[in-house]
Amino acid sequence: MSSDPTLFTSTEKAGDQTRMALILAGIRLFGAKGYEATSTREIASAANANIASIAYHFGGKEGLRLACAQMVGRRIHGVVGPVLASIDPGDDPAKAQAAFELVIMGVADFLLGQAEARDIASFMVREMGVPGTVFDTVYAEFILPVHRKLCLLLGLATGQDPESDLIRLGAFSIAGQVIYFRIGHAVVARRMEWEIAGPAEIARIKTIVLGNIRAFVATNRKSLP
Amino acid sequence: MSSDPTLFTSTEKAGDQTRMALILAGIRLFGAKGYEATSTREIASAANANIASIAYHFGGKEGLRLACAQMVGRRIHGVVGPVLASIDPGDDPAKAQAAFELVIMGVADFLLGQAEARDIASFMVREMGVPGTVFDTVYAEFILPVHRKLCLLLGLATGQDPESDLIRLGAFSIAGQVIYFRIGHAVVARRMEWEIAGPAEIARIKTIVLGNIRAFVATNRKSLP
DNA sequence: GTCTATAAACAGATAGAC
DNA sequence: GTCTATCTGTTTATAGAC
Repeated sequence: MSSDPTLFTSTEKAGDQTRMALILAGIRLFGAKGYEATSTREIASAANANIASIAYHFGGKEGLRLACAQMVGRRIHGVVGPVLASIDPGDDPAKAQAAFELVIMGVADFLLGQAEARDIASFMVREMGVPGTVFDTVYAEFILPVHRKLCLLLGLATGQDPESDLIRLGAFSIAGQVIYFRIGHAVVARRMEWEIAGPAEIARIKTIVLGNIRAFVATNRKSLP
Repeated sequence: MSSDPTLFTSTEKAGDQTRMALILAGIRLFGAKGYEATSTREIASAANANIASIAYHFGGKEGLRLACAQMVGRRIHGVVGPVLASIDPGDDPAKAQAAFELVIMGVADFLLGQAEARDIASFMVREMGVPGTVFDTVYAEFILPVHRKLCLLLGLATGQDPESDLIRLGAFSIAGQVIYFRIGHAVVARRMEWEIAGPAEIARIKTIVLGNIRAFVATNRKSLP
């Protein structure tokens, strides 16, 4: 479907407007309440559209779900793709580590940030627990390329084989921290006695994760000079 | 299953049997598919009980949800409570660190293990994203006491203030890794090319987390002798 | 306590006018 | 493309026999 030079700007027919509104409302509501807990009536209402328009544009509720996933995949790919591509650490361990830290901090900003990305993050994380078409889409378009790059950088930084268990699981353990702080935010906030999750709180979390990255690299470096 | 002196043995009337079966089926299905995605018919069928019995015993679907949460809270408290109470590191940093590692490895075994605990873990993690009565129950009976103890041990091991940001968030970052490996298991398994999640895979994950714990302690130790 | 039968509300999907 | 009205199935909850 689509064309899509950047996203949907060039081919803005009349219907694409409500189509887009439905997808955005879908991402928001599916992310906030879950797929099953969200009714098509809610979505249509939130998008200021008619109930029947979901069937017209996407064939049904499940079609909307898939369209949301593809939208999320495209959006993320557009944001994170260029960043990953621009990284070229050569074979300098220090540069590789700096790049690794940069990517993780970027993911943290994306996942923990306040903006519209919050809906996308919620939707994505939720779908990761339900194997299916959406899972495959997000895995292929976001998880796999990002994780591969992370392994490459972490392998360079430590001098370890990028595809070893240590590096692959190590990268997951670091990225997992960020994801946990996203999912378990309510728990963390209650324990930390945070009223809201503002930039100051996000910064504190990032400091901890950054420390853990450096501790990992320092501890797992292969050749100690 | 069942028996369990500290749970429901003393007042084992006739109806308590189906009541228990409904709760167990509820935990399993709510955990696997989510609350909204699970119908009362499914639960009753899985528990070999009648649909009307849910309303009779719990007042309705929401009542069953709460009963499941209380059951989970009681169960976890019964398992983890004695362990936490038995720990007395005195003021020996090395002993405190060993105890911390022991607790986290225990949590990992619990969350990642194959057994019935898997249902409990799924149910618990799922409810953590939905603030409400269930959230409060699990937080008060499991998260808070365990996290407090973890902070105490980690504070002792590093020589830092147990209620400092560093220690509280650090404890979350370590426990969060384990929780992530539970939630994101499908992603990790696909990337690692694991067919199933057997004891060998759990052991590999535990090795990584253990390394991260030691790296954290080594890096954040206050008084370097 | 357990069951059948049914009520009342709600879900997603669709037909057809415009 | 968008709308209203409606169909069909399923949901939770309940009434009442046993």
